[in-house]
Amino acid sequence: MTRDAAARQEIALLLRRLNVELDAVGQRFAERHGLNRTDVRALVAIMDAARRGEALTAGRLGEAVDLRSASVTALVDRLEKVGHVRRVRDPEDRRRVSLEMSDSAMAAGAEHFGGLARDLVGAMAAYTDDELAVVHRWLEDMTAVIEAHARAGGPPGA
Amino acid sequence: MTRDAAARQEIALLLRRLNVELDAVGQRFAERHGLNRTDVRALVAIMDAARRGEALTAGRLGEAVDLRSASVTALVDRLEKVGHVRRVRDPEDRRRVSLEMSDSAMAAGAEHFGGLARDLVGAMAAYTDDELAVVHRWLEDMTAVIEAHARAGGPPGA
DNA sequence: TCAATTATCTCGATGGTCGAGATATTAACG
DNA sequence: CGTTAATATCTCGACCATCGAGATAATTGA
Repeated sequence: MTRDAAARQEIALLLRRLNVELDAVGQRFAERHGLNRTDVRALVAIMDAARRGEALTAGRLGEAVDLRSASVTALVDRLEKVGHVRRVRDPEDRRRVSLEMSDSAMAAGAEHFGGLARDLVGAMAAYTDDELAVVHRWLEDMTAVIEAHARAGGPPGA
Repeated sequence: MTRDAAARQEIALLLRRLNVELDAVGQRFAERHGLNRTDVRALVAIMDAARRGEALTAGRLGEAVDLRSASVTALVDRLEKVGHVRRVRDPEDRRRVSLEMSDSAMAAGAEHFGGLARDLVGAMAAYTDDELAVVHRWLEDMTAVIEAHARAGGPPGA
């Protein structure tokens, strides 16, 4: 079945390399704005939620970035101090603290990550719809395999 | 030119999702072995070098994972304490400290990451060589775009 | 031999993360 | 209502990864 195993291995390596470069984009954004990686992950989570029309609470944010409540407090303190987010007490359940991104932070994120997305889409103009259908299927298949590893942890032997 | 822009945007989102899952694999490996993310990156760098037939020195490792010498010392201390690496004074230049992975660490890494690579290659058996050629080209193109962003940092406006 | 360079390590300080517990709010129930 | 349990967030103290500055050791060149 494996006509050319070497080519398939090379693709796996290409994928890893892409992953490294993608991480570097986040790293660069962090350096540019004086943030650490956790802060960037948090901002991305908040932006994603905002795009879905939801406002994250401190607790939900902690789940999204896998931090305990103490760390979330410190995290939001940092983001609030530099003006990237605002704490807003939820009027319906005043135990909750909703997080709202400032316009400037939203703009910076959209510029950086949105710009990348735009360029990626632009580069895909060189592909036919049929070719992109193949890529789409491949990404879904690979993600499923990776997801299984991330969840199950070790290989079947364990 | 863009026959279906929505499909292209969806692919960009799929790619980001894959990136997240791929990071989770490293995270899982770290938890399983009581390591932090830096330690895992270091072990991967040492493994990659070993695969190329080179033995990393402390300094080279620091460049690979972007840490100062003080941090590298602490890092290697941690890895050595749990028996994943050995410090070996280079007999030709005794200022240098070469890092050698223990067999157990090498085996654990090969099992975890090698297993993933194997499964990825296995999943690619469902693709024709022509289809994989498209994927290959696409990965190279996307990596180039991402690389440009990671290097140049911000978008053209900056 | 002596000075300059290179490679690594030591030390003290900074900062992110966490566990345990405190505080405030809401929900459940008699 | 009043009391208790559950939920959401915050405070406090401690741990550990990282770093900058400087120390130590080895090599190179004159």
